[in-house]
Amino acid sequence: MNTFPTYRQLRYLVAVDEARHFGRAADRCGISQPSLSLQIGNLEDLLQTRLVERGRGAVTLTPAGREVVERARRIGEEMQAIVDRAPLVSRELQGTLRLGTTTTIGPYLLPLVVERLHRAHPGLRLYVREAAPKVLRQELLDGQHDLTLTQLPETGRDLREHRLFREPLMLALPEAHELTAREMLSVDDLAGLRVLSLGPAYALHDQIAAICREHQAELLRDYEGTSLDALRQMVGMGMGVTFLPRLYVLSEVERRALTIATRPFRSGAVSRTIGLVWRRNSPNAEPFQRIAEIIRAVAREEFAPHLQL
Amino acid sequence: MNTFPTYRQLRYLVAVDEARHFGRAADRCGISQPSLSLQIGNLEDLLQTRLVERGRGAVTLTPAGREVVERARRIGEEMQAIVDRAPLVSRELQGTLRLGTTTTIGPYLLPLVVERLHRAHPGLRLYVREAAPKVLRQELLDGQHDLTLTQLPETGRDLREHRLFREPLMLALPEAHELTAREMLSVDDLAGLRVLSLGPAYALHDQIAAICREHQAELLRDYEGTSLDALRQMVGMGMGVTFLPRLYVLSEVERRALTIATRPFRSGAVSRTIGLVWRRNSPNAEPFQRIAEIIRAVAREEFAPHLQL
DNA sequence: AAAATCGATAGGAGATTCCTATTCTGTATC
DNA sequence: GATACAGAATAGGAATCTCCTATCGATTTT
Repeated sequence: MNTFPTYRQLRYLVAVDEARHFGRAADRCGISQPSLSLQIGNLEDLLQTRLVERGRGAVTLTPAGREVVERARRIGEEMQAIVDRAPLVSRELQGTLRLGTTTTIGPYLLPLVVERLHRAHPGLRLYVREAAPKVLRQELLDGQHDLTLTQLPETGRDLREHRLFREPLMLALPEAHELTAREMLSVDDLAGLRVLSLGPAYALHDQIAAICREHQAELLRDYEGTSLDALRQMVGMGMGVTFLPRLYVLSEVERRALTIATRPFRSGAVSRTIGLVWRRNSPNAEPFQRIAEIIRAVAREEFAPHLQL
Repeated sequence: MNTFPTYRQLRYLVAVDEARHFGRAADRCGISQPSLSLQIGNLEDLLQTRLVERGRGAVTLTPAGREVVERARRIGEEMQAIVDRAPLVSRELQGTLRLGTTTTIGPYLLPLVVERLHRAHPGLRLYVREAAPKVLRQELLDGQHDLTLTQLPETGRDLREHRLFREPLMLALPEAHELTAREMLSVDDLAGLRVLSLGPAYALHDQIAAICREHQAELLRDYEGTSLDALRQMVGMGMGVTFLPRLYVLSEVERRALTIATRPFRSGAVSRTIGLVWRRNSPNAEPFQRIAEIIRAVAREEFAPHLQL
């Protein structure tokens, strides 16, 4: 007991409506008249309703037939769209792409990327969602994102990562702090500092913790921020120092005159790697590569002095 | 070379999207897992595009797959609507019914009918088009109307007519005319009158012409109106007399105080028959009968004194 | 290492779909 | 009024699809 009409039957009915003649409708469908008659008959049986009024001269649709044809036309349009668009969506950068991003990089890098993507690929809709890297990773595995922009490395056999660039971390400290006298720091200066960090869902947290262990700084666990802005404010209030990514500093600290100081490390000794990540099985590697290219271009053309490409 | 997906394939894809698992999706579709795999594969081949990302754990749709599923869902809704509604439309009074009507009866009878139909059958949409009866007849044969409300008889083997009622014709004459002195006329009074008429596409025209021939009245051919209102105005200007249907007089003459007089004929000697007409092959005779019933009810309950039922 | 999960593949049975040939019904034509 | 004609319905058989069971291959879990 098949409950639904066949798309083919609907196409035949539309043809009958347009040709108002079984034979010509059959021609148009590329089948014989008996085959078409049969299918129209089957459709009528299935719907328990006469759809076509057979008479000499003019073949006419019944009111029910007209309503079915109307819907069949809409179905036909969707079918056509499926056939036309599906290949484009997979090969060109078209359709909707769901991009997950860490809150520590997305807001400071993506605006320029999105703008450029839109210009180069008007048919592409980006659907950006922010989350902490470890959340992001799970969501990516669950299929909630097509790819993520995050801090590397991202573990997992099922994932493939593509390096984009290295981003230096700067030390953020209160303006009154003694180290502000130095234009450039070395890791040896970190000894004994009290360091604030993001929550443990952030890759940046793990990195900061490792740096603290290695250089005898003290990682404060009593307050773990949920955003770089929160960290910056805590530093401004003198609760400690922290590490802030270069692009964040560029976008949120230097452009405004805020009450904290930021200092770089010599020779980029302290930095993190940013990359794109997607599932190994994803059949869209090629379009993703193209997005990686565009992000690299933005990094190069807009942020060259600040990043290590 | 079949260019289009099968509706069935789309249903399977939607099931995969919902179940995120081939086996469970197959269950939901009531088929085996291999069959489903095969159909999804066929669909992907047809569209030249990977729609599903197979991986251990989570099965995920690709961006192209998501777009296809989105459209497939819309197609599914239309399919469901077809299956649900088609039987209703043919059996109950639902959907759109195209009713053609003479301009000499529709405007004066249909408002009450439409109102009552709407109340009794909220799912019914009437699509009323006016035309002269001879035009109407051809349009009905061509399938432009489902049924027509017009003056009988309507010739043609392909048509079936259903009598509704007889409607008296009244003589319309200038107020200054000598016959206004009489409350009721006989056909013998017609001799020598100068009679205006509608154009020859109107059944009323033929009838008036016949009456004139029979009773020695003079049919004026130099000005043939295209509406009863035009006729009425010409009578008002003293160009002649004419015959106006009872319902028109009721609606447009008596209710307003206009500058013409109207007089009935004794014992309904002069009247026309009004009926519904549809194609003999129309499979909707039953609903049409029900509409005839409703029109008769309106005639009885609203116009009983004025019509011959 | 063995068992289990999950999707892909193979081969054959059963339905559908379509074709040609023919029938049926109602018009036009002589 | 018999005959041809048009147009759709029906019949029967061939080709194609769809689905099933059985099995494989890859990966994960125990």
